[in-house]
Amino acid sequence: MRSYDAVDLSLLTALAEDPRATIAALAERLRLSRNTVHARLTRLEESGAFLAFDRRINPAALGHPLTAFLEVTVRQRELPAIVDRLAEIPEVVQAYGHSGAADLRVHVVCRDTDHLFRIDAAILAIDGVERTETSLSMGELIPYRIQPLIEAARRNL
Amino acid sequence: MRSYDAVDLSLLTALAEDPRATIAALAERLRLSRNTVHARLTRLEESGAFLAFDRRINPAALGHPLTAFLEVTVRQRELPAIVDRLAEIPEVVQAYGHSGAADLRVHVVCRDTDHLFRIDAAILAIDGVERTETSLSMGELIPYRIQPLIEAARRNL
DNA sequence: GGCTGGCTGAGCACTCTGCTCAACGTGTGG
DNA sequence: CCACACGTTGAGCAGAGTGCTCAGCCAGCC
Repeated sequence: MRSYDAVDLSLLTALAEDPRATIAALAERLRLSRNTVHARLTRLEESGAFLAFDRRINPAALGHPLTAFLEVTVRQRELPAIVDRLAEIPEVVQAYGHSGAADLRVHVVCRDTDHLFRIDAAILAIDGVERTETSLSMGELIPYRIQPLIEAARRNL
Repeated sequence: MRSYDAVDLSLLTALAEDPRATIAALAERLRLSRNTVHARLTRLEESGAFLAFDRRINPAALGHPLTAFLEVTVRQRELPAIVDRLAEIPEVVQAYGHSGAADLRVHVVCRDTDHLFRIDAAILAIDGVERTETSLSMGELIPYRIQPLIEAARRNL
């Protein structure tokens, strides 16, 4: 993956500030030509700078304001089948393979604690799942942010 | 927060498929009038349906391909000051308050395991941090997705 | 010096936007 | 049943934006 230069980083920052900014607006703001902005955006998209739009959709807006993480211990040989079953649960929004004591970290969203309880039970009911350890998120103390990384990258140019 | 109807959900899905789609294109695709799409998008934005664009920026593209989670135990009276210090570390992309044994869950991104080690050390050096338990993410087995929730919401209309 | 890649401004045909407007349909309350 | 409010629609308009091509320029490289 090629590294990004100052133009790339400025584009990312400008988009963070106005995700639906037009190419013309970005060009004006960054004092570049339209063609450059267009070409650079295309390259950023093609190089995988942008993750899926799903990440910007607020689960709370869909009626699932609670976030919880489950560390799931499984029979490892059955991991692929377990992941398939987890993927069938809509409230499971993400799952990572894990290096710690548990085998999986599962990120779920839910309506309330009763709902979480039922999702937990559904996960525990999956064949091969041995145990789960659930922790409820009590609020985003540092909201997700990438700009400090971009600033750091800019300083290291 | 008002609940969303079929039009809202369709818009979210259409945007997930093409985040930079124009209002005209969305209107054509969803068979709505431009004015309706414009009004609905405005309402979605105003109602908090969209989270920050930072979430779409790929840390790997910025040279930080590794993701790790730290469960951090702290002296609780010093939590606010600790959060301030954590926010000064660019590689800390998110931090949650926690309901489990630890007090904080910190999401960090890093270049490699050496880098992670140094970030862990920087966090442990913060006054009031008692211990951390770090686990390295070994890959996104279920990539972040919200569409199943949207489909479930659509079925429950 | 020649070549390549990237950036630029100009130009053009086409598309899009923001807004207003009148009309229509639906739901609600009296 | 009627009045009202709300939401959606298509039309219209002026202005903005886009995708693409083109020629020129500059910097870096061989």
